[in-house]
Amino acid sequence: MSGINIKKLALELNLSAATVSRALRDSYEISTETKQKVWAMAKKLNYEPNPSASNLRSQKSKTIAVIIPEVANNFFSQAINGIEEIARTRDYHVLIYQTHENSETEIAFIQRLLSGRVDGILISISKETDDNQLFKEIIKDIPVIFFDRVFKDIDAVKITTDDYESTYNATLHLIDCGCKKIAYLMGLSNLETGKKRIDGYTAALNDNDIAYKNELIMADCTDDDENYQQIKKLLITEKPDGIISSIEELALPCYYACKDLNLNIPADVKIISFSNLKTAPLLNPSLTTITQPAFEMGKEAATILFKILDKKYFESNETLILKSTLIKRGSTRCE
Amino acid sequence: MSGINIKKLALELNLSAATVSRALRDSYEISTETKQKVWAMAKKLNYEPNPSASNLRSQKSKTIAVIIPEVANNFFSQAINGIEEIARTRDYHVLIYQTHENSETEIAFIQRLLSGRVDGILISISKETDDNQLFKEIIKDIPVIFFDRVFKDIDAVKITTDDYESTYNATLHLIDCGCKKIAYLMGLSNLETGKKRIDGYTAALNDNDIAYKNELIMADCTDDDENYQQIKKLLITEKPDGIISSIEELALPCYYACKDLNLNIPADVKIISFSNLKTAPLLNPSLTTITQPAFEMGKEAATILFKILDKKYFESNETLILKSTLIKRGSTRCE
DNA sequence: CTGTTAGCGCTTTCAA
DNA sequence: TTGAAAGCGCTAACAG
Repeated sequence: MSGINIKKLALELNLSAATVSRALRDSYEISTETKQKVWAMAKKLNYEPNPSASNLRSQKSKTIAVIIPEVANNFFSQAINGIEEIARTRDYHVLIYQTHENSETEIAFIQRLLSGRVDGILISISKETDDNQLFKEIIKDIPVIFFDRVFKDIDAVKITTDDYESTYNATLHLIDCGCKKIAYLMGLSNLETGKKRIDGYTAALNDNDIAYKNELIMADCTDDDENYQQIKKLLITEKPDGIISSIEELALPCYYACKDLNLNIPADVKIISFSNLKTAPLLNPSLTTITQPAFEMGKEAATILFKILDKKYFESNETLILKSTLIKRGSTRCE
Repeated sequence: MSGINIKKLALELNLSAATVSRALRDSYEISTETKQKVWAMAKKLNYEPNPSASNLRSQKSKTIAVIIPEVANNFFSQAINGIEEIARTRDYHVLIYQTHENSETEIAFIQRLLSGRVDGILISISKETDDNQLFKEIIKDIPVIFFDRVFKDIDAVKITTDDYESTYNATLHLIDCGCKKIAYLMGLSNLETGKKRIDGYTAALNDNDIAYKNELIMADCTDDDENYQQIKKLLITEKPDGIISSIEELALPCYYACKDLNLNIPADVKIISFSNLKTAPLLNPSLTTITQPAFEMGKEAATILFKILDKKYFESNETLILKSTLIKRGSTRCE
């Protein structure tokens, strides 16, 4: 707010505000000569158009919102990175809202955004959220793209990773390594994401005629110590030789539980966890991870949103699925 | 943008727009009865005030900007978490901008923000940035708070961690563990942050009459492989028995370099790294970390910014310093 | 306590 | 090719 507005700029140039406005937007109606002058003066005076005024008039905000459970999460922070990268190329601004997995917070944010503050919304729903009724209303008013954590039945663009296949392959990997008793730590049980993942696990067991199956459903994963206790109990009573952790947050308590029971990883029990931790190779013992393309997903989601805003998106709203990578490390390897 | 504005709301209520506006802002001039009616109708019609109009009129945006090098970074994502948490309590919106350590990008963002889009800025400067001239101009126009990576000479609120003390103590810890040849991996060499950290290292060596000193200055840390090569060379030629890594990004290449040289950590070489990795206990071999209070710093920075916006900040602009924690783990322990 | 009116800074007809 | 004027939706001064 350097105090300089379009009127002053016009005055300085002996032109009308209308002409200056048009020149700044490179309108065909303005002579090249005038444009040059306007641009030069705008630069000289450090003129920046007032976004409120401009937005009010044009009914566009040049802003998008990202609603996610947590920023301080390897997956989501990488996704934001991708989103911001695309937004920048379009001179768009990115608003961030964290739900902390709370459905009410989520709803409150969305309600507030239905005021023209943003041109579109990218959202990964909280794990508490099971009712999509509100969302079905919202998408009539504003473009919304769901990424990673999406609703099953909603007519909007949805981007996920191959939750079923990646878990299937991870389970297969453990089977190939000789595991007979593979347990599954289930997070996000309320969401499609969580359901698809466990389906992959179950299917892989079935396809390989493995009868043993054990699903530890972690309804609320926020309490590390509680997670640790539960996993420890599982280890004691079930003595699994393989574990699949469907969310990164459970890898640490799982590791501790093994350690405290003097279980050798991976000799006694092999662990695979979903994880987008960049320094995962540092993990001990060598942990095989299912790594999601978070950055790419952010880019993809933003790109599609901009296509919609440009009215250049003509695909049907089928779910777009990106591939995760099973990163095998250290002695979990069995090739 | 549900199409409903204050005029329609007023019409519906047989009141003037002004009265409705006042009622919505809970003005003392309006009767309780009228307020009730207005609130009820606003709720019924899902009225959300148009922020552009409101901002334009009031010259406030209810939005703050956060400018940081990277979102996908343990420290910064935790800081954003803290910022967002405070902003939410104030019904403020948070815009995120990533500089990717590029000074030009940083300047471009700031220029664009000088238009009333935001009421204040929280910034952690890029490691490329050495000229604070622009910033000295900026802070005259808009409240700016510098956090973590700050300028030395600028009359604004600055929040950092105890870079000197934490590195001093870390070095001391290695000395206590019996290290004689402690090397230092220096990142952020351009910034005060980087300089303070290395000063702590040097001082600890001096205070303990240790002559050996080796600083590997990593000007550009973006290339993991390059880092790896340099550290490996250091290990071969210098054979340090202790390493302090001044930034988290160097911990992994350092670990790899040791591993490839068949060096046992911590028996042959002990490593301490700055790191805000939440799953750090999983690290192998047990890595002692200097962990910064990122979340608290975000909260603190936002809180002070709001005090300034409320014109309730009366302290002088001295640097506020938060304490980092040296988290000792596993066999690096020497107590 | 409520209404009328003007205007925030910009864009966009419409007219010249 | 440019200018005059209206108005986006809201708030605040002023009037009653």
